[in-house]
Amino acid sequence: MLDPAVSLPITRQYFPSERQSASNRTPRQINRNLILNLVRRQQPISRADLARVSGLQRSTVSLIIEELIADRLVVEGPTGRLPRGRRPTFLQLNSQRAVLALDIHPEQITLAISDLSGKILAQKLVDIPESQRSVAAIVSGIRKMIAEHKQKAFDGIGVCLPGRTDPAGEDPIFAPNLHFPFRDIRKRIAKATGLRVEMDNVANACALAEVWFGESDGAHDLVVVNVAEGIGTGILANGRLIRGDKGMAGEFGHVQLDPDGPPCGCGSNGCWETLASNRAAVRQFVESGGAAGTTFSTLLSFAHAGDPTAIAALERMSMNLGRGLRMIATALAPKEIVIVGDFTSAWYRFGPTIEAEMRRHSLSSAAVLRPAYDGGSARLRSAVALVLNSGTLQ
Amino acid sequence: MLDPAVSLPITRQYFPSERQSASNRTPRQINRNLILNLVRRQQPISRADLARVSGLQRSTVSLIIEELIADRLVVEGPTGRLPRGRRPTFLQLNSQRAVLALDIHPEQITLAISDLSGKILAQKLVDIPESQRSVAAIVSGIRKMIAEHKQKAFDGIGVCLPGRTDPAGEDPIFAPNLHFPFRDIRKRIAKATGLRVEMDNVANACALAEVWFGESDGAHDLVVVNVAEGIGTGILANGRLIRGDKGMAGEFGHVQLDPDGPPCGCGSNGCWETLASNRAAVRQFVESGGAAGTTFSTLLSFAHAGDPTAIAALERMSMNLGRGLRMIATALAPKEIVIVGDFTSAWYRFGPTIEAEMRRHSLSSAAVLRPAYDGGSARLRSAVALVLNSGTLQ
DNA sequence: GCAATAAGTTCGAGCTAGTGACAAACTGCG
DNA sequence: CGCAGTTTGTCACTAGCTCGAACTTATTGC
Repeated sequence: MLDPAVSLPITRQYFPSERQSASNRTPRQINRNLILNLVRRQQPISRADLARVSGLQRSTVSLIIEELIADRLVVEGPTGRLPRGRRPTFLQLNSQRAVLALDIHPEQITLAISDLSGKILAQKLVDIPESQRSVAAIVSGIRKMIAEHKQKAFDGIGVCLPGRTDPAGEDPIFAPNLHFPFRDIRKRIAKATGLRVEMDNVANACALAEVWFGESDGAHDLVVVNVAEGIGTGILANGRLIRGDKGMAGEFGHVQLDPDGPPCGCGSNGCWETLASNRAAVRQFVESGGAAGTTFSTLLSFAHAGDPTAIAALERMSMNLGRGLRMIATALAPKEIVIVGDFTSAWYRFGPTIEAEMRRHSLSSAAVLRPAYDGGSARLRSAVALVLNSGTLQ
Repeated sequence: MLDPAVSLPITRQYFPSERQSASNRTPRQINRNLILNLVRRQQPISRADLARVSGLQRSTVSLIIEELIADRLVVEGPTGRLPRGRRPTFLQLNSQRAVLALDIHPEQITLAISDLSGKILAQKLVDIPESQRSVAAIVSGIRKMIAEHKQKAFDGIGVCLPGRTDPAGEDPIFAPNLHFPFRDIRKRIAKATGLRVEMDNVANACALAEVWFGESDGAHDLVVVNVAEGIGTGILANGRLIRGDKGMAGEFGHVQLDPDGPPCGCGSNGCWETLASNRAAVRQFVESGGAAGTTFSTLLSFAHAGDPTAIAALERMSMNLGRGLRMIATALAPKEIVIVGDFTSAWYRFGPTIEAEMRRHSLSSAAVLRPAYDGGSARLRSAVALVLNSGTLQ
């Protein structure tokens, strides 16, 4: 395992917000981050192209690249080819640096290794019987994964989970849908591995993943809705995550849509997530005569096979999802609303219902609604984004 | 009227977001804005104190101040007194520079002059019969105001109104509660006066006013709710306004709270503003037997005098306001929710009802709820904030 | 072999902030 | 009155940064 020479300073927030005054080194910090991000997004890329894209001079780009190579973040690759003139030297992120991603999900825990560009290199389930879940079991899984990839230099571990953490990302503070003995999980993983651990809500993480790995460039303005046991949302405005007081922003799932609705884990009733989450669909299915004990994934396969009761339950879930999305679209007018969760695998079937319900209000008609591009590994990539994003405090 | 030597570069957004790369002049831009804001907030203040507060060196502060004085933004004032040592030279904003503020309200139009620190120096109603409202009438009011204050150098005109403008602030695009022939209002005022005109929604403007004139320093994280004919909100997160796609963020007023509720001007029904706006209270009052044609201000005075029908209507409005605020507090977890509007004059009576309803949900209990500090001139000061804030593009 | 072209480097100019020394201005005490 | 002590504000110098022009290196096509 390589010794990481320098901690990862990659960031999308080019301008430090901690110290408000600027020193004569501020331009370098800003431009260094800019160049590093361009390399990450457009690799392989030459110094000359970086100069053209960034607007900086070739000489300046060369100096910055020299620094990044010295810090082992960037390496020179093969030379390119041009119709005329000297061949460019391609630059890439150092592929020996990697990030660990941990996705804690109510039904399963997944561990993965990714490079700095978000490519998942290896992935496996941390197979723990539900009754024996513990931080120790996760730690041993991480240790094994690291041991199997000795040649990599790990820059950190990203952990995403369906719940809120305190603002410092130290401990989960609100995760009613996750039954897990969390106590000090961040500190214990950090201590066991010696790596920096970044932990956050899965919807927040997915929103950051859109910034780090998404196609769109300029200002990001979107809401990620994670539909699972409950519903959590991550809000990105002006290219930054909205965390809110005590990190509690985005609890649209606990906005009361139906004052006479079912009770909710939060203590209220009729919250959006009691009407539109996976659990709501299963409850609806069982109430309509479906087999008790059905899981959401079985429900999906029933619907896929044509079971009318299952389809009806998911249709109703879709209507309620759309209704909540209408609220979000009206309230925040995001450019995009991205849905994450197992339900996206049935998008071809229920997407239109959701969208029609969302657009019933003229003020909510502008937002683009779509499932996460990479449904399968969206959560893992989002955990990677947490580490990349921690270059500066958010 | 002085010729403004330099356009106002004051801004709270210290870091330019347009061009992402930094030049060797970037630190100066950042620090200049920082220093100018410190002068604005803490005037009178000496160079030495500025150095202590900003973290910059005294020599650097002196150079920046020299620049600001040359640009006629700052002037030297009297010398201070200290128990020991040389007396400091106090610095202040150039009081000859001023801003015009125009508040377009459904019931009245107000025009004011403010200095750069937000102090209202003069104020008057633009008295136009409702049937004869026109941009031309406003322009002539502005011309008169400018003529009466020849010695001032005006840096711009801020216009706030209850409705949305297009993202460039060019024209109102969604103002269903305002009956006014707006056509090209921004351009026409700009052309008639030769000044820069900044126009925005009143709730957005009030949110910016909290940044510019509010007490709290660090990161601003609040929602301003303007309760008038309709309900508009301005959302401030990470110290920046959330504008959303086409400037439509913040339309919480048009989130449907009651699917069976009254029809709304937006085409939907049961929107929050059909239940909790001034108009909703008046409608409720009339439906309960109150005199038809009652205005909201008369309704308030009826309630003040003890009229039980009026009190009941306002109680119901308060409950519904609280319900919507609960939604906002749950969804965004702002540190503060600030209420603007005539209703705040009855806060002593109905505030507790609103707050109790808002806090019925455990997840919404953290936000501080308060009426705008300066109810009377809150909207005017917010229009001033628009001009100050336009130093860089938002 | 030469002209044309493009990548990447070198070096000085000009801007920035930081540093430490200095002059200026004031208080209080002997 | 004079002097020590203190604080403000300035100055000269250093070091970091980007820019721009000139330069070297590498390649293609004639």
